[in-house]
Amino acid sequence: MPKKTAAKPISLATWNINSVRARLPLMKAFLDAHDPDILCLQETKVRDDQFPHELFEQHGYTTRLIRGQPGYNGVAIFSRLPLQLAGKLNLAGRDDCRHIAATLPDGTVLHNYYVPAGGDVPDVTKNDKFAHKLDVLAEMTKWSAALKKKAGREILVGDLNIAPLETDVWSHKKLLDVVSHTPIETEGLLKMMAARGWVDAVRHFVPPAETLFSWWSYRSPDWEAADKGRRLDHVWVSPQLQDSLKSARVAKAMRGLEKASDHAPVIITLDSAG
DNA sequence: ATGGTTGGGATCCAA
Repeated sequence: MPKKTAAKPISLATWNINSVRARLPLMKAFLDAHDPDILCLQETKVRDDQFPHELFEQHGYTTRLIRGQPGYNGVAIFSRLPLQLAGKLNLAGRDDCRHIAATLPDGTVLHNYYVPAGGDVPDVTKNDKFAHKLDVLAEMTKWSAALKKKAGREILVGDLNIAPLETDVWSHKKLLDVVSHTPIETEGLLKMMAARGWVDAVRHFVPPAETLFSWWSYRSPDWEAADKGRRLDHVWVSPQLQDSLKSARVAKAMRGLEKASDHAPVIITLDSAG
């Protein structure tokens, strides 16, 4: 009997790039350093016919799935494994470019989301953007419950614009009234996780007692010293994939380079998802 | 209590 050799784990990154056209040198630095097999982007802020895809092709990505609009939003998936487009959901009745999905070679479906930030005021009667965010959250919860019945293999990544745990923000108490960490959002996100049994792939490796951030505001002159961050970017896997998880990390160094995005990439590795 | 920064595409909006 030939010995089974362990396949090399697949690496998967998610990154809110905050305009892909404004970040090409940053993107090149990231690809040179980390070279993920699959790369999911949010806030590309570019129409599909203007997407600067040459850099990604030069780095060996043969799959390019993009969904953009002028100025705002926009999601994309690049891969060196062959992926098939699996859908583009319109969230909360809008055709905003906030979701795109792909099927991996082994049938796992990868969902890339950009959840609305929700504006500044956490009150649905005063802020339509917050109401919209909660609508999207409720819809994703229903969608997650429907997925549970199918019991397939799925990965959900993206900028969910919610930091669910107390250790996902620099000050739990100070941020209880701040959009991204209000109880209605954090409890809503945990309900969404429970609806599918989503496993937080990053907290699988980084204990919930440890603080961990993926976003630091531009409005802080010394973001690193102040370290007033939040963990807004997530990678979740369906329960069947939990035992395949190999590692997870935030590539914080990318936040410190010239012309950085305000988000850092989140990278996981897992066995045999492709 | 307030303002701080960034990108896109118009002279302001979204984050």
